[in-house]
Amino acid sequence: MRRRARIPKPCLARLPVYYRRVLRALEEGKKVISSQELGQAAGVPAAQVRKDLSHIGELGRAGIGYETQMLAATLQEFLGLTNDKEAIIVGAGNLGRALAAYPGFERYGLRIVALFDHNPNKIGTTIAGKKVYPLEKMEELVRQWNVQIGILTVPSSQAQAVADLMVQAGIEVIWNFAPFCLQVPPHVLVENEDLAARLATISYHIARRRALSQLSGVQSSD
Amino acid sequence: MRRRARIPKPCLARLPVYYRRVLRALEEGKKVISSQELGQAAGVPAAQVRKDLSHIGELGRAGIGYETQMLAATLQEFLGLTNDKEAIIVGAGNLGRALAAYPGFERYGLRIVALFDHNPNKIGTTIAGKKVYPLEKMEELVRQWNVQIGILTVPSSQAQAVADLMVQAGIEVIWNFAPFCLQVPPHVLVENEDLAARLATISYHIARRRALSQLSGVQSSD
DNA sequence: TAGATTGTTAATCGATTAACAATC
DNA sequence: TAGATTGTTAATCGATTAACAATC
Repeated sequence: MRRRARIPKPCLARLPVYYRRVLRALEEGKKVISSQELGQAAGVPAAQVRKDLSHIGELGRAGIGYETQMLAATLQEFLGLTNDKEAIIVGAGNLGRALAAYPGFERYGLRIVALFDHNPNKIGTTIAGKKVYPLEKMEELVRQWNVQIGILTVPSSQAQAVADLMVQAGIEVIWNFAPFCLQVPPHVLVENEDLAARLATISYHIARRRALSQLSGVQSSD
Repeated sequence: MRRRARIPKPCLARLPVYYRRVLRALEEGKKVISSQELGQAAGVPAAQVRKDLSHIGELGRAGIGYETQMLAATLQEFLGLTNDKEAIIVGAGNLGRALAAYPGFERYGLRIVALFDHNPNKIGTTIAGKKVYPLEKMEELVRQWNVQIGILTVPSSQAQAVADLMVQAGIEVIWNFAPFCLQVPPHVLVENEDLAARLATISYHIARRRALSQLSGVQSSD
């Protein structure tokens, strides 16, 4: 029985950034990279990088740094980027279409196999080489193709209904772009990408700045 | 001199979710809403909600809950959603176009006034009613329209160069969709929306599940 | 050797949760 | 009054940072 040293969430979010940095170092022909350099790429101190990587194992060598080839391979393996992962996109609106055409996903092992929508005008069309199917076909095709990931890009009003369909079809992870908190059974993982909420926090920062510059009477700056 | 009781980052990220929930309650004609209900919408316990809202002020009434009308107005004001905020999108690719057409932004006070690209085929076209300009025009137009927000949707390789342009033009906040850690002066705020990194963490969870189900020999589940 | 850099330990910092008196 | 629900305090939990012996 393997000990699961469950990894801190913020750390997990930084690993892909280190991964990209070490890929770049590899391309540049560098044999080693330091926690310092990795930290710069992620905007965190070197100590944070060493702490993060120590969750995976003893990957570096004191006095030298991290061997790029090995670190890249280890992170790739650890993050499961080598495995193929099938995904569907439900909601063939602007966002769904943009994600279907996003070139960066394939490099991470994500294969978007189909889109789904209930708009008859969209059904049967092709987006970035992927066909758009009616929602009714979802369960059948998800099971047939062994799809694990559901990318949800429908309006909030339909989000929960679509999530229910996904769960019923056996999808394991829902990447939710709808501004809505989905209710799902505990074995299903939801990752929220709430752009509207993100915008609201940006709005907050701008408002604070305005208030500050009003107060101090200056034009700009901190 | 007003005391700045700087608000915890995770709390700030939850406020928009409460805001949306209270809007819904308003639409349903409810006069009050409890921390319990707000918490459900955000997937956090009621105590967390009360703690979060207490950062803004004493907004509720013991034994009753939060008055919807007042809470909605307070959150809207606090998050600065009432102010108009001008934004540009740089990078008229799939993602940029999708964001330009995203209907949810206007409700939060965001006005996307233009797109920029260096592809001559795109320049002069119109996306969701907004014109696409050449990058060379950016500084001039940003200053003319008093744009504060730059939405960056170019490939990583051009991200830093575009960010430099934005900073030079006087943009205050960069909403960065490129998988790249931008270097900017301290008075400029960068909000990263790193979809590729997000995907990598999803990939990790799927890989763990596979390992688990392999170990235990079962087909699915936790 | 001297200089660089790791992994880990301990100290600090910050956020979440539980509990409860105060209030309606 | 009894039941509901707040705001706040204290306890817990988790993540970041600093420091340093160990290593190359």
